[in-house]
Amino acid sequence: MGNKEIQEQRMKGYFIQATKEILKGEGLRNISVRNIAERAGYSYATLYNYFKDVRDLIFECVIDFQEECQAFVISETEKINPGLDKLKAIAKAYVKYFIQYPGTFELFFIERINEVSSKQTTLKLISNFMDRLTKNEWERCIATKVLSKKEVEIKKNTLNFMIIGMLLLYINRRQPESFTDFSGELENQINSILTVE
Amino acid sequence: MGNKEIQEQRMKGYFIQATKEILKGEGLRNISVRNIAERAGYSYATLYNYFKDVRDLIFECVIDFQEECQAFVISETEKINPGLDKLKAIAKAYVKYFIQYPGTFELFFIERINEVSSKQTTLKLISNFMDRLTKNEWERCIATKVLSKKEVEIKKNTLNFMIIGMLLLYINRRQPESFTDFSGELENQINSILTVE
DNA sequence: TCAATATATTAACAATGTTAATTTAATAAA
DNA sequence: TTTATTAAATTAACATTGTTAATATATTGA
Repeated sequence: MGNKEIQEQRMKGYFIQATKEILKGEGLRNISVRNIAERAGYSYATLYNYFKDVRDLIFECVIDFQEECQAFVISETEKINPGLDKLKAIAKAYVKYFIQYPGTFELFFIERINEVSSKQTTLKLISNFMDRLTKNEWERCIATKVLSKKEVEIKKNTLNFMIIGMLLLYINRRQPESFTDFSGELENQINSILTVE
Repeated sequence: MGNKEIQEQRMKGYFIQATKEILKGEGLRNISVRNIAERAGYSYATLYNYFKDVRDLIFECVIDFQEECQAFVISETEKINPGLDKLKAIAKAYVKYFIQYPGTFELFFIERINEVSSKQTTLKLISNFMDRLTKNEWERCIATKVLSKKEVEIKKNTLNFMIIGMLLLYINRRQPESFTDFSGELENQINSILTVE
């Protein structure tokens, strides 16, 4: 990587860092080109030398947040025994991350994406995220005959959809009203999906 | 209702009608105050004589769309035998409506809501919608001992969350890429949640 | 018919994303 | 080292958004 590339990456990094800070703090609705640039210490127009548009910049944060979320999930679940219990723990940690930083949930699932197909990889990254986090544990469930391959295929998606639906309603529609209710329901749902008689 | 109220309701109706048309056609991102007003045949500022702001107007459409969706669901499922089968049919028709009019899904679940608590009733309306559509069938399942009260309590929510999650991913994240895949997965999910051995 | 009121429209503002024009900094050639 | 050329950053400007203020136009009641 030549000097030019290093410098360019560094500049992009400043803007990405600023964007991430705003997303984690004030959330998506408080973000603006001028806002980001000010925090990065540059003029708003400079941003356009490094990103096609502001959405491009915003979606570049996805990778970083996924890494952060993954690290969080791992650290929260490393002591749990493999298998169904670990699967449950991963699901809960995953939700916990988004509850702590609702801006990242908005970015991952709510923010409208450009029609351009250049974002295709980012889209894939988002939809496969939960799969990547849980892959090992599902495979273990199959290996230990706790679940069949077919069951896993279904339950994996049920869990994923259920979590995203719950988070959408809670973060975007304040339903249920209290976090206690939310947590209780989440527990119920996870247990219902991941409990085998 | 005096003349004043009739006229006021009529005026509101024009704007609501225009908003609904745009939502169903171009969707939420193509909506604007000037856009709505032009279609309603008034100046954009006139709108503010009848609605506090544009979000207020937009959320007034929720009731209408719910009625429309409910009518659609009923007409699509009236011939189905009561019980689990009907429950499945209702779920599918519900999804079908939102797939046909993605703008209404955006309105119901994605569009950011004002922080004002005046929208509280609308929020409740949205979160309880699926419950209202399926209430009778769930009760019948309990009455016919197909499901226990406890099972219903859980499955009702699983179904609701799963559907919203799936729709969010499909409408907002193009996942899965084809409608065929989406339909197949929906079928799988509904059957998995609503099938009792 | 004319004053008072209600209603609608145009003008204007602030905030947004984006691009054009301009200035400033870095680099290479003499 | 000085100067011409290129790259990078900034300011100015534009179009679009929601909203409010100022103005014009109907409507109503005496």
